[in-house]
Amino acid sequence: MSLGIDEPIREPWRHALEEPSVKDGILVLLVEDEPQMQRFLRASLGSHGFRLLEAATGAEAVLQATTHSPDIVLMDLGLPDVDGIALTRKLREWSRVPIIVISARGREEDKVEALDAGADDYLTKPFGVNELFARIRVALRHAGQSGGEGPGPVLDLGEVRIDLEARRVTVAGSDVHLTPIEYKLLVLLAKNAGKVLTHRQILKEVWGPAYAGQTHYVRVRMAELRKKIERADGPKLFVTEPGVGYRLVAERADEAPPVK
Amino acid sequence: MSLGIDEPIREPWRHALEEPSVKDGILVLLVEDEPQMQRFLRASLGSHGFRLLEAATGAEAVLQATTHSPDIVLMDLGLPDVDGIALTRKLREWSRVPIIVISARGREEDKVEALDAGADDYLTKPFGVNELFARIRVALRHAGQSGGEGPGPVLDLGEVRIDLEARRVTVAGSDVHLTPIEYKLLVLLAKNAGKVLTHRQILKEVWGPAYAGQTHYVRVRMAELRKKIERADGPKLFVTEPGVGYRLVAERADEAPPVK
DNA sequence: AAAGACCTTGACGGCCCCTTGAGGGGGCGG
DNA sequence: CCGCCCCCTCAAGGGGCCGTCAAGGTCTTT
Repeated sequence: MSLGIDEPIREPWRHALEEPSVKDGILVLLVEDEPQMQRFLRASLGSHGFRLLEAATGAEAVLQATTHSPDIVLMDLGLPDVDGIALTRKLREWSRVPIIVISARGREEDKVEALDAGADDYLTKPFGVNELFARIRVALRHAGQSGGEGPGPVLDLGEVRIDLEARRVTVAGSDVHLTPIEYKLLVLLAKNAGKVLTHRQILKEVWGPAYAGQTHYVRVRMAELRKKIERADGPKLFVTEPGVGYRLVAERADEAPPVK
Repeated sequence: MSLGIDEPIREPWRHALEEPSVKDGILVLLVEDEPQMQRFLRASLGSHGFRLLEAATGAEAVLQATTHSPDIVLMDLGLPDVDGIALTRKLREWSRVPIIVISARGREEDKVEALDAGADDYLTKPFGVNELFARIRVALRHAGQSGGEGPGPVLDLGEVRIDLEARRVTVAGSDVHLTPIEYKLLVLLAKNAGKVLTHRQILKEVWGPAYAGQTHYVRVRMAELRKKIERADGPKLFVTEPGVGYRLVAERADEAPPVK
């Protein structure tokens, strides 16, 4: 019965990532106006170590979400002042927090509408706590893996630095002029440093999906890039994977540590 | 809808990156053995522009997922040869593809087990197509937004590690360069670790269906693979099954989840 | 209109990778 | 012991992929 979130389940999918937060740290925003349900969920969640935040109206919910940025939102659709669907859309305008909708309405159209509005899951009352917890774990799992936000405004590759905001590239301190395609190509490779990108991927991202077959384009542009950027940097920055594509070597030795 | 709270809906969650593929390009792996359900889903998915891949057994499913890397998996739990839960875990060892479980079993423990095994959603039969599609959209939304972040799926075979996302292989920590065919061969064997793959299967998956008779190709490439990655690892990694094919020994001795 | 920046396109030489065939070894049945 | 089958090894050969260069076309700038 105590198949709660603290169960020592093996989690093979969570290879090696920052623990988003231990169970005790997880902050749940409960959007619910019905007192009975409030009590029930408050007890269940509380006894499993979640920290709780509550809101009984849409306005409150927005305020709570804004100021405390919870890790997950449980939203009942039956609110007095606002439609839960609209509230979901509102939240989705600026936040990617996981939203699990709880509703007494089991009609298919309701589910579709909520999910398309941005909800991550839809649970019909009555439901079991264990299922709720399992779905919370799934939602947190998703949120955790996209954890780190986009890369900073500056990509640092040893001698080479790319200022994404200024669209400026420097090699060993001095500016290097890149044409539009060269720049897109470099940024694409830099953002995926260490990974091999196939010709197809590169062409689709840089030139557009229609050019997926023009492998030669990549070769010519790549040669130009190498001439401009790889000059001073002794070790090869761009590595050719014959028959596959290209890879930009990652300078930093951090990388994902071994699984075991 | 009626309150001023809902602004123009611009699907803000999609700002992460360009959509990897339009709906028409999405490849669905349908793991289902029941003919009636097969027909139903085949028709529904097909008419909505999804490309379809089918598997009626666990082994087939693994092979299909291995070679075609679908964008999403729909899995019925009632398979003849393997438990769907175990299959989910198996897939999660190397892949982060969204998995939506479809089952006739509505018991809460079943849901919890499936979700904790790595499934992203759980749909109880009977269900409506529209809900299924909505949940597919949610799953794809999640998959799309995590773009290039995350630890990346890694196959761990003792000394040998295969980083699928980076297409990089290391033996005892140092990089090993593999040609395209060598790499495909290794990955195929690794994803089916423990199982014997016949020459025919290997040729079909790595070289293409037209090469099914060229057994010698496999032998030569296999020899090269052994020279490159089996050197330091004392115990044999690749086992020859005379007259049949090859097998990669599974190192991990665990994998015995007691069916509670 | 002329000049410049940028991309496409083709040709060519070099090198990587796959094929292909020959030679040899080990297991098994006769 | 011998012969057959299956497998491993090695190296030569050729085809295809890659890097390079330069001419020509298109669009923008002056």
